[in-house]
Amino acid sequence: MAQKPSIPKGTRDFSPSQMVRRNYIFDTIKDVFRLYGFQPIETPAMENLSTLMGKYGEEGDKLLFKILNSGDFVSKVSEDLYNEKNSNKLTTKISEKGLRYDLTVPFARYVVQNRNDITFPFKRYQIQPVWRADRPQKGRYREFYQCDVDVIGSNSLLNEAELVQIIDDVFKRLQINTLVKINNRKILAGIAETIGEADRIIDITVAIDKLDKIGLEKVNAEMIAKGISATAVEKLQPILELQGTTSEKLTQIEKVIGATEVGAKGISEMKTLFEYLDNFELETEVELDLTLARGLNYYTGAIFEVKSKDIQIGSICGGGRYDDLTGIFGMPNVSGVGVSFGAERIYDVLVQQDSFPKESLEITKVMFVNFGEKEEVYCLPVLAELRKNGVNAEIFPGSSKMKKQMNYANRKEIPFVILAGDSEIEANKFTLKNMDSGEQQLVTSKELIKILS
RNA sequence: GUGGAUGUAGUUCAGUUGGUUAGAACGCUGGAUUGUGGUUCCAGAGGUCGCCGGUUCAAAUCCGGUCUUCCACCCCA
Repeated sequence: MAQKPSIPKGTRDFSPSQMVRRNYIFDTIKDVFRLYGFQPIETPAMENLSTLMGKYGEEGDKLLFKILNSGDFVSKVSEDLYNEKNSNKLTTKISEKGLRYDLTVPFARYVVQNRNDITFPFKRYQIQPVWRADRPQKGRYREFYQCDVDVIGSNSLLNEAELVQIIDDVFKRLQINTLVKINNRKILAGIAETIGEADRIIDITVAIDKLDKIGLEKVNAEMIAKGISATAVEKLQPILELQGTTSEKLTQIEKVIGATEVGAKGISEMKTLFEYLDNFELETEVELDLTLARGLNYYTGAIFEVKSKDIQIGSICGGGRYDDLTGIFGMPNVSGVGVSFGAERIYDVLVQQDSFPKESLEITKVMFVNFGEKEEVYCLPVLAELRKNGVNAEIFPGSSKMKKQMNYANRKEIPFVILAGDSEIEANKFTLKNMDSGEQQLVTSKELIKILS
């Protein structure tokens, strides 16, 4: 081998067996989305950098993959700028496109651009890859798929409730036991206001989001380090240590932050949402988690995060309400809410649980062993008939050695093999072999089709 | 972006204080077995030791750089 080929850091090839499993996840998710009246859209892999830049914070801008302009772009850069060697400044001159970083911002752009053709509320789903120039780790890639569902142009909390239903439905079908954590950005804002640090809400939420991971003491230390006053941190303690049922938590927190306008609004929103949820028959556990903060700064209302109860892997789905996402593109006061399913992590959970279905529509169900030209002629009509009946079937191309053909079927995990040689042709029948048990039976073509379809 | 580890047949890994022709297992190909795979036995193919440079009579082994993968931080799905 001369040069070993390779793929870029953080990207992956998917083999047939992996694709069968990935498609199972995507198909399941899509089925549920459709069931709730959502419709698909797709947007380009690349967007104008002006669409992408500044939407994900400083960190996000660094993690954008930028695409070089076509043509002789360097000659258009002035001598001065070139010698300055400032990457940021130079980037704006030599690159004006980038790969999408998530599906939400392109969706917002799409909505603004197509506002006259869209009937609101607009319920869409979108399953496409996104790219981040992050340093890869286990379960973190530079190219990965997101499965977004959003409804935009409706303030109703029924949307939030339906999203929880969708989450419940998807994971019920995938046989994953889940815990849905819900919080509300307005409650967090109310807390920040109450403790006298209203403008520090980002720092506070980023810190308390880590409560699970690093513990109360370190969270407090981080807030102090970020410059939150000691008295404010002190006031925060009873909230962080809040225990009890959802309604108990809401009642208690209301006593603390009910006086603030935004806090009261958040409490009432959560009460309404949980009332809806009480009337649904949900399999998943749902709880109010006041420490749930999620990093994204554009959430303004409900925040969701879903975790597997059996497999420790971080969140497998998350999202929330954003009141003014399209505002940055010149279309203010349009509220949306949505969640995103993390296909890669769901895949890992299903692998660890070993709960992918054994049978798949994408696997060959039966293979004809090829004995030669005369036998081919005998088999081909039945092969066509099987396919007409929706049975995935193939005939081995060419009359290779039996061992090679059987081995092919075995490696491809084809559950049935049909043998038809001289003796079968004479009896006008087929030998059907079950590759799992090794059992064989002599059947007519009609019986064959009946057994396999 | 910061810090740490890693890289040897297709895959998982051995390879001593630098020293002849770099090994194993699994996988692959062929045979034992002209209509029976997943078990067994035999034989065979397959490596610029990640890449570039340096030290040395001599480098898979030591040094520097670079890339990959992994781990932690940051952030996130």
